[in-house]
Amino acid sequence: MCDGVNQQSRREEDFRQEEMTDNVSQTRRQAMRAAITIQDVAARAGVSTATVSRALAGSNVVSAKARARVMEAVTETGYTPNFAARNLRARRSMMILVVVPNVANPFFAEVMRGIDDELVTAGYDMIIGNLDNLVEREARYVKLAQSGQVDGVLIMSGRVPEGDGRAMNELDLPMAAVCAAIPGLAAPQVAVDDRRASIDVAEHFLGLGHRRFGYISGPEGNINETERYSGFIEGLAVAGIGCEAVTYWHGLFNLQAGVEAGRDFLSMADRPTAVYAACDEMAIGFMKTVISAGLQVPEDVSVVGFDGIEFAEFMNPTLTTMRQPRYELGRTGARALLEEMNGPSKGERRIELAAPLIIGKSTCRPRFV
Amino acid sequence: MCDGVNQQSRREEDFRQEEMTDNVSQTRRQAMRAAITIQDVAARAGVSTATVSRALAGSNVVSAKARARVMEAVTETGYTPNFAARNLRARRSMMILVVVPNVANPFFAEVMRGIDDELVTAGYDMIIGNLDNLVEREARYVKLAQSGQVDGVLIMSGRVPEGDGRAMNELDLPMAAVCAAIPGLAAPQVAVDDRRASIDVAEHFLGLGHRRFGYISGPEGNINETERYSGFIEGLAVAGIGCEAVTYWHGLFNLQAGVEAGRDFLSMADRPTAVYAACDEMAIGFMKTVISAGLQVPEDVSVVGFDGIEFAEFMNPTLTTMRQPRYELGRTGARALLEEMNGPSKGERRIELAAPLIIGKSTCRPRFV
DNA sequence: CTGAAAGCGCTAACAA
DNA sequence: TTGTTAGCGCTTTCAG
Repeated sequence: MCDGVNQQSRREEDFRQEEMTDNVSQTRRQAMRAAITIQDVAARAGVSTATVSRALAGSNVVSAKARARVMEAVTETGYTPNFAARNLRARRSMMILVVVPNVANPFFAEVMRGIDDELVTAGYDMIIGNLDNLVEREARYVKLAQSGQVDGVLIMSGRVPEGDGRAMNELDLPMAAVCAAIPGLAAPQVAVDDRRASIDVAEHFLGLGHRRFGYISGPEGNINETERYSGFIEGLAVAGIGCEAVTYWHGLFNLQAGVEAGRDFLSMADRPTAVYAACDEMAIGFMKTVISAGLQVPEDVSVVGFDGIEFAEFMNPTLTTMRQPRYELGRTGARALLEEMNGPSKGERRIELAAPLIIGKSTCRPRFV
Repeated sequence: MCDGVNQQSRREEDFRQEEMTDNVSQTRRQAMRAAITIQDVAARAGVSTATVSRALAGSNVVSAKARARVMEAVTETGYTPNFAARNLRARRSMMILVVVPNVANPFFAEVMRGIDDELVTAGYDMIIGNLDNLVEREARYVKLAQSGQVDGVLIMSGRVPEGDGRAMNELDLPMAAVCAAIPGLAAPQVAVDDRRASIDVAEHFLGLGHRRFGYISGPEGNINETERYSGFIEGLAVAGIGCEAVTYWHGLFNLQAGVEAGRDFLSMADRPTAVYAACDEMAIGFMKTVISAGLQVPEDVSVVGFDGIEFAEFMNPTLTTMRQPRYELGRTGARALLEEMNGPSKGERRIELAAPLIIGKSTCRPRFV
């Protein structure tokens, strides 16, 4: 810049003043400290800003002596680089946008912990894009992704966020999908095989001798829901059981949905003997409702959930559930994204993590086989 | 900048080329699109970059005609402002750092939803600073806060984050504490009165006729823990009961701590008849353990938790607990921070939200009074 | 190994 | 109402 030198000497004067007058007010000093730039450090160390930048970036083309003086000046001034400036110049932000359907959902919370652990190790931080289960909220994050504010995106919502006529995958920004594979997306996808898992649930029920079933669904259109339902039906079909033997309750992956399904179940004359809920919350809501009404789980009705949240094994009875490796999902997803950022392997790449069926006390043989 | 004009005309040529050759590869076009700047828009609209900037900022000193042309050019080019550049120049980032003890904790997850709702309304996004319950992780976020990357900080960890010899409150950055008041911090503090709440718990127990107690603690030094414990002791003291009547189990706000306390409880000869856990998870872990061992809650032992997490009322028996207004805590905390950012009211300012005692089925009179 | 200088893309002060 | 221009604080060629 044109007056780089003038500015530099002005800064030097500032410092001298600060040293001389020790009776500056606390607030004023803080303001000054907040304004410390690489120029100040350079002036103090008696080197150029380029050298400071190099020393701080750990470049090995800088002499030990210069480096030492820079570090000393940094300590003395309490300098912290301005990331906004660095980001602009270096065209990276060290920020990852994590799009999550609902931050308040404990399932995603643990996945986020895995993501965070991996990202922090690599020096990245996490911006949360909370959709709050609202599609309208997607647009905001498409814009954010487009704005040069993030270096990559992790999507947990099972669909490509869209808004203002743009879809996030048109942005030429590294991305990865976690927890829910997005069909056709040319990016790494880290998830459990929902379909396979649901077939396992069906087999478990069939093995116990069940013939009449209930299914509590997730939100319509949700990719996890779709896969879980069709997998369940597919698994039953093996035993020649069609979907007419499955009572379907519509749900939204929350406790309340389980409660409502439970109420409807109680009102039925010819009740299913086994109920599969597409997530643990719904299974728990269901169990609570039927137990409160005087029924026994599993004797009167077997219940299976999905996710394997921590509370599942603290229920009474403990819940049989498909355990998703939540922390690992997050960790692996973040790692896949980081790899994608280093060397874009462009193309769909599925990484499937195993989800074991955890047998709890909520399932048994039906009373009358 | 020195060659602003030259650059502008170069850009214009780029556009003409794009219009003429429609057989550009998809990737190339994306790259071009990603590089669209305010200059391109200005050129297209036939105005200066300043006008574009004003039009986009919603300034009212711009003519309707100019505004229309800018908007048209924005649409045509698919322009999205580069936030990194805007942040640098405007000295704001529209980002708030949210320091959370543990992202995976469902309690904080719901608080975060409240925070997010409030922030999004005001146009801010949320960077998560996850401490993972590790003090060492604080330094990272002190640095981030110092780097000009965030406009404010929301602290949920109950202590001022420190690192590299700096404390976050020395940064002259607007902040607010949520969920846990930080004694002496000159900033808004939004929390429940833990002490008062614990006195209520003690009164509830005493009212039922209990005389021997158990307490499952949070992490040592944690401000919520300290207040809850001393409040409980204070409440008991009113009835002339000293802390020798309280068995103390050390815990860490997790399910496992409750399990361990439960095991120890089972091994006791002269068991307490009422147990207060400093959070619901520990209460649930405790209940599960003693019930599995054949005891009855509340007949053999009354249990009270803290937080009022959603699962509390899905336990069997439903848990008696102090319900914290989690969403409201987040929302109010975020609002307080935004106010602080507008007009620094500097100084400690406590906002206390009520925590009602929710009476569940986990407490009753002791068997032998 | 070091420094000078050119910007990253944007906003805001100042002119016109 | 609009345009010109000077940077925000940093990194990175390009010379030396």
